[in-house]
Amino acid sequence: MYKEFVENAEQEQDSYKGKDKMYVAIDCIIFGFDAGSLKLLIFKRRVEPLKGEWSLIGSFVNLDEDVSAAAGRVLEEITGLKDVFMEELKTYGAADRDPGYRVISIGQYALIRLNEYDRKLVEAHGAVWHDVDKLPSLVLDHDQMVQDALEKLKAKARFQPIGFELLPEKFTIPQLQSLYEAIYQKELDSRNFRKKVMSYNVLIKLDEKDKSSSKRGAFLYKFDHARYKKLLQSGYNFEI
Amino acid sequence: MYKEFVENAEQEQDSYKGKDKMYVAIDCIIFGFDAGSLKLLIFKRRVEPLKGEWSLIGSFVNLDEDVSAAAGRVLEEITGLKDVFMEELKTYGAADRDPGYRVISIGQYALIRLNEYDRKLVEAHGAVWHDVDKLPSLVLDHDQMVQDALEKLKAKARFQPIGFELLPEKFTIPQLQSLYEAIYQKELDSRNFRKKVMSYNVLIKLDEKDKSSSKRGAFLYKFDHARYKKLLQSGYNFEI
DNA sequence: CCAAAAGTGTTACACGTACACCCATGA
DNA sequence: TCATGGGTGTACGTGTAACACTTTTGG
Repeated sequence: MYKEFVENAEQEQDSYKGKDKMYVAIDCIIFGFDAGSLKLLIFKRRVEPLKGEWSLIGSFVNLDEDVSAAAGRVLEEITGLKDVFMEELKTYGAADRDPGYRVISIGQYALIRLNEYDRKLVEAHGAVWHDVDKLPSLVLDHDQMVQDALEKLKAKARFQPIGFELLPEKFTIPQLQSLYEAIYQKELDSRNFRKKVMSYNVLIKLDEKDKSSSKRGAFLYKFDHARYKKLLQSGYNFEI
Repeated sequence: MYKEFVENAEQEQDSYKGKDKMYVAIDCIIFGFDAGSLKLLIFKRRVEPLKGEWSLIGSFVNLDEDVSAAAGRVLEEITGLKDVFMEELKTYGAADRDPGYRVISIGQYALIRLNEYDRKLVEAHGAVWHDVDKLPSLVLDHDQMVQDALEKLKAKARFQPIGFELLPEKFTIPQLQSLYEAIYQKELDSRNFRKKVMSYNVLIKLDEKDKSSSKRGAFLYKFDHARYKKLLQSGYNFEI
Protein backbone atom coordinates (compact mmCIF):
# COMPACT_ATOMS: atom_id res chain seq x y z
CA MET A 1 0.00 0.00 0.00
CA TYR A 2 2.80 2.38 0.86
CA LYS A 3 4.63 1.25 -2.23
CA GLU A 4 1.74 2.04 -4.52
CA PHE A 5 1.51 5.45 -3.03
CA VAL A 6 5.16 6.10 -3.51
CA GLU A 7 5.01 4.93 -7.08
CA ASN A 8 2.16 7.27 -7.80
CA ALA A 9 4.09 10.19 -6.50
CA GLU A 10 6.80 11.42 -8.79
CA GLN A 11 9.98 12.07 -6.92
CA GLU A 12 8.76 13.62 -3.74
CA GLN A 13 5.43 12.84 -2.18
CA ASP A 14 2.51 15.21 -2.04
CA SER A 15 2.51 15.10 1.71
CA TYR A 16 6.01 16.55 1.69
CA LYS A 17 4.98 19.53 -0.43
CA GLY A 18 5.47 22.80 1.28
CA LYS A 19 7.76 21.27 3.87
CA ASP A 20 11.25 22.59 4.37
CA LYS A 21 14.41 20.78 3.50
CA MET A 22 17.66 21.54 5.22
CA TYR A 23 21.25 20.44 5.43
CA VAL A 24 22.13 17.62 7.74
CA ALA A 25 25.70 17.34 8.96
CA ILE A 26 27.67 15.22 11.35
CA ASP A 27 30.51 16.43 13.53
CA CYS A 28 33.03 14.05 15.04
CA ILE A 29 34.26 14.36 18.59
CA ILE A 30 37.30 12.13 18.40
CA PHE A 31 39.00 11.14 21.63
CA GLY A 32 42.37 9.58 22.18
CA PHE A 33 44.40 8.87 25.29
CA ASP A 34 48.11 9.21 25.88
CA ALA A 35 50.57 10.14 28.59
CA GLY A 36 47.91 10.35 31.23
CA SER A 37 45.59 12.69 29.46
CA LEU A 38 42.61 12.66 27.15
CA LYS A 39 43.14 14.18 23.73
CA LEU A 40 40.76 15.54 21.18
CA LEU A 41 41.34 15.68 17.45
CA ILE A 42 40.55 19.12 16.05
CA PHE A 43 41.69 21.14 13.07
CA LYS A 44 42.17 24.69 11.97
CA ARG A 45 39.84 25.59 9.12
CA ARG A 46 41.75 26.43 5.96
CA VAL A 47 38.83 27.80 3.94
CA GLU A 48 35.98 30.17 4.48
CA PRO A 49 33.76 30.34 6.34
CA LEU A 50 35.57 30.66 9.66
CA LYS A 51 39.00 30.23 8.10
CA GLY A 52 41.70 29.94 10.73
CA GLU A 53 39.34 28.97 13.53
CA TRP A 54 39.56 25.72 15.44
CA SER A 55 36.83 23.28 14.65
CA LEU A 56 35.71 19.70 14.98
CA ILE A 57 35.83 17.65 11.85
CA GLY A 58 32.51 17.16 10.15
CA SER A 59 30.71 16.73 6.88
CA PHE A 60 27.34 17.05 5.30
CA VAL A 61 25.34 13.86 5.04
CA ASN A 62 24.70 12.80 1.46
CA LEU A 63 21.22 12.06 0.25
CA ASP A 64 21.84 8.35 -0.14
CA GLU A 65 24.00 7.92 2.93
CA ASP A 66 23.03 6.76 6.42
CA VAL A 67 23.84 9.32 9.06
CA SER A 68 26.09 6.85 10.85
CA ALA A 69 27.82 6.02 7.57
CA ALA A 70 28.65 9.67 7.08
CA ALA A 71 30.33 9.70 10.47
CA GLY A 72 32.24 6.54 9.63
CA ARG A 73 33.32 8.02 6.33
CA VAL A 74 34.72 11.16 7.91
CA LEU A 75 36.50 9.23 10.60
CA GLU A 76 38.13 6.99 8.05
CA GLU A 77 39.05 9.87 5.79
CA ILE A 78 40.92 11.56 8.54
CA THR A 79 42.39 8.72 10.60
CA GLY A 80 42.44 5.80 8.19
CA LEU A 81 40.58 3.74 10.79
CA LYS A 82 37.48 1.62 10.27
CA ASP A 83 35.55 -0.34 12.87
CA VAL A 84 36.21 2.09 15.62
CA PHE A 85 34.00 2.72 18.60
CA MET A 86 31.66 5.46 17.52
CA GLU A 87 28.29 6.45 18.82
CA GLU A 88 25.75 9.18 18.46
CA LEU A 89 26.04 11.90 21.03
CA LYS A 90 23.03 14.07 20.30
CA THR A 91 21.51 16.36 17.75
CA TYR A 92 22.42 20.02 17.58
CA GLY A 93 19.34 21.48 16.04
CA ALA A 94 19.00 25.13 17.03
CA ALA A 95 17.56 27.06 14.11
CA ASP A 96 20.28 29.68 14.30
CA ARG A 97 23.26 27.50 15.10
CA ASP A 98 24.82 28.01 11.70
CA PRO A 99 24.56 31.62 10.57
CA GLY A 100 24.87 30.69 6.92
CA TYR A 101 21.88 28.49 6.24
CA ARG A 102 19.84 26.01 8.25
CA VAL A 103 22.06 23.08 9.14
CA ILE A 104 21.38 20.58 11.85
CA SER A 105 24.30 18.55 13.03
CA ILE A 106 24.42 15.20 14.70
CA GLY A 107 27.37 14.95 17.05
CA GLN A 108 29.15 11.61 16.95
CA TYR A 109 31.88 10.74 19.38
CA ALA A 110 34.60 8.22 18.70
CA LEU A 111 37.27 6.56 20.82
CA ILE A 112 40.45 5.61 19.07
CA ARG A 113 43.82 4.15 19.93
CA LEU A 114 46.60 6.64 19.45
CA ASN A 115 49.01 3.92 18.38
CA GLU A 116 46.89 2.85 15.44
CA TYR A 117 45.78 5.84 13.44
CA ASP A 118 47.39 7.06 10.24
CA ARG A 119 49.60 9.99 11.22
CA LYS A 120 50.18 11.17 7.68
CA LEU A 121 46.49 11.35 6.90
CA VAL A 122 45.82 13.34 10.03
CA GLU A 123 48.63 15.72 9.24
CA ALA A 124 47.48 16.10 5.66
CA HIS A 125 44.14 17.32 6.95
CA GLY A 126 45.79 19.80 9.26
CA ALA A 127 44.32 18.05 12.26
CA VAL A 128 46.06 17.93 15.61
CA TRP A 129 45.59 16.25 18.95
CA HIS A 130 44.88 18.61 21.79
CA ASP A 131 44.62 17.98 25.51
CA VAL A 132 40.96 18.18 26.41
CA ASP A 133 41.67 20.33 29.42
CA LYS A 134 43.54 22.96 27.44
CA LEU A 135 41.38 23.32 24.36
CA PRO A 136 41.14 26.52 22.40
CA SER A 137 37.62 27.68 21.77
CA LEU A 138 35.96 26.11 18.78
CA VAL A 139 33.58 27.41 16.13
CA LEU A 140 29.79 27.47 16.40
CA ASP A 141 28.46 25.12 19.05
CA HIS A 142 31.45 22.79 18.91
CA ASP A 143 32.57 23.71 22.42
CA GLN A 144 29.22 22.51 23.66
CA MET A 145 29.59 19.29 21.70
CA VAL A 146 32.91 18.57 23.36
CA GLN A 147 31.48 19.33 26.78
CA ASP A 148 28.56 17.01 26.16
CA ALA A 149 30.80 14.28 24.83
CA LEU A 150 33.03 14.45 27.87
CA GLU A 151 30.06 14.08 30.15
CA LYS A 152 28.72 11.19 28.17
CA LEU A 153 32.09 9.49 28.22
CA LYS A 154 32.30 9.92 31.96
CA ALA A 155 28.83 8.50 32.49
CA LYS A 156 29.21 5.66 30.06
CA ALA A 157 32.70 4.50 30.98
CA ARG A 158 31.47 3.71 34.45
CA PHE A 159 29.10 0.96 33.40
CA GLN A 160 30.45 -0.18 30.08
CA PRO A 161 33.99 -1.18 29.30
CA ILE A 162 34.47 1.41 26.58
CA GLY A 163 37.65 2.72 28.13
CA PHE A 164 39.56 -0.12 26.54
CA GLU A 165 38.82 1.41 23.15
CA LEU A 166 41.23 4.18 24.07
CA LEU A 167 44.13 1.93 25.06
CA PRO A 168 46.33 -0.23 22.86
CA GLU A 169 45.21 -3.85 22.56
CA LYS A 170 47.82 -4.68 25.17
CA PHE A 171 47.87 -2.45 28.19
CA THR A 172 48.97 -2.46 31.80
CA ILE A 173 46.82 -2.00 34.87
CA PRO A 174 48.52 1.28 35.77
CA GLN A 175 47.75 2.55 32.27
CA LEU A 176 44.12 1.56 32.67
CA GLN A 177 43.95 3.30 35.99
CA SER A 178 45.52 6.42 34.61
CA LEU A 179 42.90 6.43 31.85
CA TYR A 180 40.05 6.23 34.32
CA GLU A 181 41.64 8.94 36.37
CA ALA A 182 41.70 11.15 33.29
CA ILE A 183 38.07 10.41 32.47
CA TYR A 184 36.80 10.91 36.00
CA GLN A 185 39.21 13.73 36.80
CA LYS A 186 39.85 12.08 40.12
CA GLU A 187 42.61 10.03 41.64
CA LEU A 188 41.88 6.41 42.38
CA ASP A 189 43.41 4.06 44.92
CA SER A 190 45.57 1.60 43.07
CA ARG A 191 44.86 -1.34 45.36
CA ASN A 192 41.10 -0.92 45.17
CA PHE A 193 41.21 -0.23 41.47
CA ARG A 194 43.17 -3.35 40.67
CA LYS A 195 41.00 -5.48 42.92
CA LYS A 196 37.81 -4.29 41.28
CA VAL A 197 39.01 -4.56 37.72
CA MET A 198 40.30 -8.04 38.34
CA SER A 199 37.08 -9.13 39.96
CA TYR A 200 35.25 -8.93 36.63
CA ASN A 201 37.41 -11.62 35.08
CA VAL A 202 37.52 -9.95 31.71
CA LEU A 203 41.25 -9.34 31.49
CA ILE A 204 43.69 -11.82 30.06
CA LYS A 205 47.11 -11.58 31.64
CA LEU A 206 49.91 -11.90 29.11
CA ASP A 207 53.46 -13.13 29.61
CA GLU A 208 54.96 -9.85 28.50
CA LYS A 209 55.85 -6.79 30.45
CA ASP A 210 55.82 -3.18 29.46
CA LYS A 211 58.98 -1.53 30.75
CA SER A 212 58.39 1.85 29.19
CA SER A 213 57.45 3.51 32.42
CA SER A 214 59.34 1.66 35.10
CA LYS A 215 62.43 -0.42 35.59
CA ARG A 216 60.53 -3.30 37.02
CA GLY A 217 57.96 -3.31 34.25
CA ALA A 218 54.22 -3.95 34.45
CA PHE A 219 52.43 -6.97 33.08
CA LEU A 220 50.42 -6.49 29.93
CA TYR A 221 46.76 -7.52 29.67
CA LYS A 222 44.19 -7.87 26.93
CA PHE A 223 40.48 -7.29 27.26
CA ASP A 224 38.52 -10.50 26.79
CA HIS A 225 35.62 -9.42 24.59
CA ALA A 226 34.20 -12.91 24.19
CA ARG A 227 34.10 -13.50 27.89
CA TYR A 228 32.56 -10.11 28.51
CA LYS A 229 29.72 -10.89 26.10
CA LYS A 230 29.08 -14.20 27.81
CA LEU A 231 28.98 -12.62 31.22
CA LEU A 232 26.57 -9.98 29.99
CA GLN A 233 24.10 -12.69 29.00
CA SER A 234 24.07 -14.03 32.52
CA GLY A 235 23.06 -10.61 33.78
CA TYR A 236 26.10 -9.29 35.48
CA ASN A 237 27.05 -5.69 35.50
CA PHE A 238 30.35 -4.09 35.05
CA GLU A 239 31.09 -0.97 37.02
CA ILE A 240 34.29 0.93 37.54
CA MET B 1 34.76 37.51 9.93
CA TYR B 2 32.08 34.89 9.63
CA LYS B 3 29.52 37.61 9.34
CA GLU B 4 31.26 39.27 6.44
CA PHE B 5 31.40 36.01 4.65
CA VAL B 6 27.75 35.36 5.19
CA GLU B 7 26.83 38.78 3.97
CA ASN B 8 28.80 38.26 0.81
CA ALA B 9 26.97 35.07 0.09
CA GLU B 10 23.45 35.50 -1.16
CA GLN B 11 21.09 33.16 0.50
CA GLU B 12 23.06 29.98 0.72
CA GLN B 13 26.79 29.88 1.05
CA ASP B 14 29.11 28.71 -1.67
CA SER B 15 30.47 26.00 0.55
CA TYR B 16 27.00 24.49 0.72
CA LYS B 17 26.68 24.33 -3.07
CA GLY B 18 26.26 20.82 -4.35
CA LYS B 19 25.37 19.51 -0.94
CA ASP B 20 22.12 17.68 -0.39
CA LYS B 21 19.21 18.99 1.57
CA MET B 22 16.70 16.67 3.15
CA TYR B 23 13.65 16.65 5.36
CA VAL B 24 14.14 16.62 9.08
CA ALA B 25 11.34 15.31 11.24
CA ILE B 26 10.73 14.59 14.88
CA ASP B 27 8.68 11.72 16.23
CA CYS B 28 7.32 11.76 19.76
CA ILE B 29 7.39 8.73 22.01
CA ILE B 30 4.89 9.82 24.63
CA PHE B 31 4.65 7.78 27.81
CA GLY B 32 2.01 7.85 30.48
CA PHE B 33 1.36 5.68 33.51
CA ASP B 34 -1.89 4.41 34.93
CA ALA B 35 -3.31 1.39 36.68
CA GLY B 36 0.04 -0.25 37.08
CA SER B 37 1.13 -0.10 33.50
CA LEU B 38 3.04 2.12 31.15
CA LYS B 39 1.07 3.57 28.26
CA LEU B 40 2.13 4.97 24.94
CA LEU B 41 0.25 7.54 22.89
CA ILE B 42 -0.13 6.43 19.27
CA PHE B 43 -2.54 7.14 16.50
CA LYS B 44 -3.99 5.54 13.40
CA ARG B 45 -3.04 7.44 10.28
CA ARG B 46 -6.04 8.89 8.52
CA VAL B 47 -4.32 9.98 5.34
CA GLU B 48 -1.89 8.54 2.88
CA PRO B 49 0.77 7.41 2.99
CA LEU B 50 0.25 4.45 5.32
CA LYS B 51 -3.39 5.29 5.96
CA GLY B 52 -4.89 3.08 8.65
CA GLU B 53 -1.55 2.07 10.13
CA TRP B 54 -0.51 2.73 13.71
CA SER B 55 2.15 5.37 14.09
CA LEU B 56 3.87 7.66 16.52
CA ILE B 57 2.99 11.29 16.27
CA GLY B 58 5.52 13.43 14.46
CA SER B 59 6.10 16.42 12.29
CA PHE B 60 8.59 17.94 9.95
CA VAL B 61 10.87 20.54 11.43
CA ASN B 62 10.37 23.98 9.94
CA LEU B 63 13.26 25.93 8.57
CA ASP B 64 13.17 28.54 11.31
CA GLU B 65 12.33 26.20 14.14
CA ASP B 66 14.65 24.55 16.66
CA VAL B 67 14.43 20.78 16.55
CA SER B 68 13.41 20.69 20.19
CA ALA B 69 10.78 23.37 19.56
CA ALA B 70 9.23 21.21 16.87
CA ALA B 71 8.90 18.41 19.38
CA GLY B 72 7.36 20.77 21.92
CA ARG B 73 4.95 22.07 19.32
CA VAL B 74 3.70 18.61 18.39
CA LEU B 75 3.36 17.60 22.00
CA GLU B 76 1.31 20.67 22.77
CA GLU B 77 -0.83 20.29 19.67
CA ILE B 78 -1.85 16.85 20.68
CA THR B 79 -1.99 16.95 24.47
CA GLY B 80 -2.40 20.62 25.25
CA LEU B 81 0.57 20.37 27.61
CA LYS B 82 3.57 22.65 27.76
CA ASP B 83 6.61 22.37 30.00
CA VAL B 84 6.57 18.63 30.03
CA PHE B 85 9.58 16.38 30.49
CA MET B 86 10.88 15.78 27.01
CA GLU B 87 14.29 14.72 25.84
CA GLU B 88 16.02 13.62 22.72
CA LEU B 89 16.22 9.89 22.30
CA LYS B 90 18.36 9.51 19.21
CA THR B 91 18.48 10.15 15.51
CA TYR B 92 16.98 7.73 13.05
CA GLY B 93 19.03 8.41 10.00
CA ALA B 94 19.07 5.36 7.74
CA ALA B 95 19.03 6.50 4.13
CA ASP B 96 16.14 4.21 3.27
CA ARG B 97 14.06 4.53 6.42
CA ASP B 98 11.33 6.45 4.63
CA PRO B 99 10.57 4.99 1.22
CA GLY B 100 9.14 8.27 -0.06
CA TYR B 101 12.03 10.68 0.12
CA ARG B 102 15.02 11.16 2.35
CA VAL B 103 13.78 12.03 5.81
CA ILE B 104 15.79 11.76 8.97
CA SER B 105 13.87 11.75 12.18
CA ILE B 106 14.92 12.67 15.66
CA GLY B 107 13.08 10.62 18.24
CA GLN B 108 11.97 12.59 21.27
CA TYR B 109 10.46 10.92 24.27
CA ALA B 110 8.14 12.62 26.70
CA LEU B 111 6.73 11.69 30.09
CA ILE B 112 3.33 13.08 30.94
CA ARG B 113 0.78 12.83 33.72
CA LEU B 114 -2.36 11.09 32.59
CA ASN B 115 -4.51 13.25 34.82
CA GLU B 116 -3.41 16.47 33.19
CA TYR B 117 -3.60 16.18 29.44
CA ASP B 118 -6.46 17.47 27.29
CA ARG B 119 -8.61 14.45 26.46
CA LYS B 120 -10.60 16.19 23.78
CA LEU B 121 -7.52 17.26 21.89
CA VAL B 122 -6.11 13.76 21.97
CA GLU B 123 -9.39 12.31 20.77
CA ALA B 124 -9.67 14.90 18.02
CA HIS B 125 -6.34 13.70 16.68
CA GLY B 126 -7.45 10.10 16.74
CA ALA B 127 -4.73 9.28 19.24
CA VAL B 128 -5.14 6.61 21.87
CA TRP B 129 -3.22 5.32 24.86
CA HIS B 130 -1.95 1.81 24.49
CA ASP B 131 -0.30 -0.48 27.02
CA VAL B 132 3.37 -0.67 26.08
CA ASP B 133 3.42 -4.41 26.48
CA LYS B 134 0.55 -5.00 24.04
CA LEU B 135 1.41 -2.58 21.26
CA PRO B 136 0.38 -3.19 17.68
CA SER B 137 3.20 -2.88 15.22
CA LEU B 138 3.93 0.62 14.06
CA VAL B 139 4.94 2.12 10.73
CA LEU B 140 8.51 2.51 9.49
CA ASP B 141 11.07 2.30 12.28
CA HIS B 142 8.68 3.45 14.98
CA ASP B 143 8.74 0.06 16.71
CA GLN B 144 12.46 0.48 17.11
CA MET B 145 11.98 3.98 18.49
CA VAL B 146 9.63 2.68 21.15
CA GLN B 147 12.02 -0.11 22.04
CA ASP B 148 14.88 2.34 22.35
CA ALA B 149 12.80 4.74 24.41
CA LEU B 150 11.81 2.01 26.83
CA GLU B 151 15.42 1.07 27.34
CA LYS B 152 16.42 4.65 27.85
CA LEU B 153 13.63 5.17 30.34
CA LYS B 154 14.71 2.09 32.25
CA ALA B 155 18.31 3.20 32.35
CA LYS B 156 17.60 6.80 33.19
CA ALA B 157 14.90 6.30 35.80
CA ARG B 158 17.39 4.47 37.93
CA PHE B 159 19.66 7.44 38.49
CA GLN B 160 17.45 10.41 37.91
CA PRO B 161 14.08 11.06 39.48
CA ILE B 162 12.22 11.30 36.19
CA GLY B 163 9.64 8.74 37.26
CA PHE B 164 7.80 11.47 39.11
CA GLU B 165 6.99 13.09 35.79
CA LEU B 166 4.63 10.20 35.12
CA LEU B 167 2.71 10.47 38.37
CA PRO B 168 0.25 13.13 39.50
CA GLU B 169 1.79 15.91 41.58
CA LYS B 170 0.47 14.10 44.63
CA PHE B 171 1.11 10.40 44.74
CA THR B 172 1.42 7.57 47.23
CA ILE B 173 4.41 5.38 47.86
CA PRO B 174 2.62 2.27 46.59
CA GLN B 175 1.87 4.15 43.35
CA LEU B 176 5.50 5.12 43.02
CA GLN B 177 6.57 1.55 43.60
CA SER B 178 4.09 0.25 41.07
CA LEU B 179 5.51 2.72 38.53
CA TYR B 180 9.05 1.51 39.07
CA GLU B 181 7.87 -2.07 38.82
CA ALA B 182 6.33 -1.25 35.45
CA ILE B 183 9.50 0.44 34.25
CA TYR B 184 11.86 -2.26 35.45
CA GLN B 185 9.45 -5.10 34.69
CA LYS B 186 10.34 -6.55 38.02
CA GLU B 187 8.67 -6.80 41.40
CA LEU B 188 10.24 -4.85 44.22
CA ASP B 189 10.15 -5.43 47.96
CA SER B 190 7.92 -2.79 49.49
CA ARG B 191 9.90 -2.42 52.69
CA ASN B 192 13.19 -1.93 50.93
CA PHE B 193 11.66 0.32 48.32
CA ARG B 194 10.10 2.62 50.87
CA LYS B 195 13.24 2.73 52.94
CA LYS B 196 15.36 3.68 49.98
CA VAL B 197 13.04 6.29 48.57
CA MET B 198 12.66 7.90 51.96
CA SER B 199 16.39 7.95 52.55
CA TYR B 200 16.84 10.57 49.81
CA ASN B 201 14.75 13.12 51.69
CA VAL B 202 13.16 14.49 48.56
CA LEU B 203 9.56 13.62 49.32
CA ILE B 204 7.21 15.89 51.22
CA LYS B 205 4.59 13.99 53.17
CA LEU B 206 1.16 15.59 52.97
CA ASP B 207 -1.67 15.43 55.44
CA GLU B 208 -3.99 13.85 52.91
CA LYS B 209 -4.63 10.25 52.10
CA ASP B 210 -5.60 8.62 48.87
CA LYS B 211 -8.29 6.06 49.56
CA SER B 212 -8.91 5.09 45.98
CA SER B 213 -7.16 1.77 46.26
CA SER B 214 -7.59 0.70 49.86
CA LYS B 215 -9.87 1.24 52.79
CA ARG B 216 -7.11 2.39 55.02
CA GLY B 217 -5.79 4.83 52.49
CA ALA B 218 -2.19 5.72 51.72
CA PHE B 219 -0.52 9.02 52.50
CA LEU B 220 0.10 11.35 49.61
CA TYR B 221 3.54 12.82 48.91
CA LYS B 222 4.97 15.50 46.68
CA PHE B 223 8.39 15.51 45.10
CA ASP B 224 10.57 18.29 46.49
CA HIS B 225 12.27 19.70 43.39
CA ALA B 226 14.01 22.50 45.22
CA ARG B 227 15.54 20.16 47.75
CA TYR B 228 16.60 17.75 45.04
CA LYS B 229 18.46 20.51 43.22
CA LYS B 230 20.21 21.54 46.39
CA LEU B 231 21.27 18.00 47.15
CA LEU B 232 22.61 17.58 43.64
CA GLN B 233 24.99 20.49 44.19
CA SER B 234 26.51 18.78 47.18
CA GLY B 235 27.29 15.79 45.02
CA TYR B 236 24.89 13.14 46.12
CA ASN B 237 23.42 10.62 43.84
CA PHE B 238 19.96 9.36 43.59
CA GLU B 239 19.43 5.72 42.71
CA ILE B 240 16.35 3.57 42.77
C1' DC C 1 72.37 1.02 46.42
C1' DC C 2 68.77 3.84 45.54
C1' DA C 3 64.94 5.91 43.16
C1' DA C 4 60.68 4.91 41.10
C1' DA C 5 56.92 2.37 39.80
C1' DA C 6 54.50 -2.39 40.43
C1' DG C 7 52.15 -5.18 43.13
C1' DT C 8 49.73 -7.01 47.37
C1' DG C 9 45.80 -7.62 52.32
C1' DT C 10 43.11 -6.27 56.04
C1' DT C 11 39.74 -3.85 58.48
C1' DA C 12 35.67 -0.84 59.29
C1' DC C 13 31.63 0.72 57.62
C1' DA C 14 27.70 1.45 54.53
C1' DC C 15 24.48 -0.46 51.84
C1' DG C 16 21.57 -3.90 49.70
C1' DT C 17 18.68 -7.73 50.37
C1' DA C 18 15.85 -11.07 52.39
C1' DC C 19 12.18 -11.75 55.19
C1' DA C 20 6.96 -11.52 58.42
C1' DC C 21 3.84 -9.27 61.02
C1' DC C 22 0.58 -5.60 62.79
C1' DC C 23 -2.48 -1.64 61.45
C1' DA C 24 -6.49 0.78 59.75
C1' DT C 25 -10.81 0.72 57.70
C1' DG C 26 -15.02 0.09 54.70
C1' DA C 27 -18.10 -3.12 53.51
C1' DT D 1 -15.36 -9.33 61.64
C1' DC D 2 -12.80 -9.93 57.94
C1' DA D 3 -10.56 -8.98 53.66
C1' DT D 4 -7.51 -5.77 51.70
C1' DG D 5 -3.83 -3.00 51.06
C1' DG D 6 -0.61 0.26 54.06
C1' DG D 7 3.03 0.52 56.83
C1' DT D 8 7.15 -0.94 59.77
C1' DG D 9 12.34 -3.39 61.70
C1' DT D 10 16.07 -6.59 61.87
C1' DA D 11 19.85 -9.52 60.68
C1' DC D 12 23.11 -10.94 57.47
C1' DG D 13 26.17 -10.72 53.66
C1' DT D 14 28.32 -8.09 50.08
C1' DG D 15 30.84 -4.42 48.40
C1' DT D 16 33.33 -0.08 49.10
C1' DA D 17 36.80 2.81 50.94
C1' DA D 18 40.65 3.75 53.66
C1' DC D 19 45.14 2.66 54.50
C1' DA D 20 51.29 1.11 54.12
C1' DC D 21 54.63 -1.79 52.99
C1' DT D 22 57.48 -5.07 50.00
C1' DT D 23 59.28 -6.16 45.39
C1' DT D 24 61.85 -5.41 41.31
C1' DT D 25 65.44 -3.53 38.62
C1' DG D 26 68.01 -0.09 35.64
C1' DG D 27 71.02 3.41 36.25
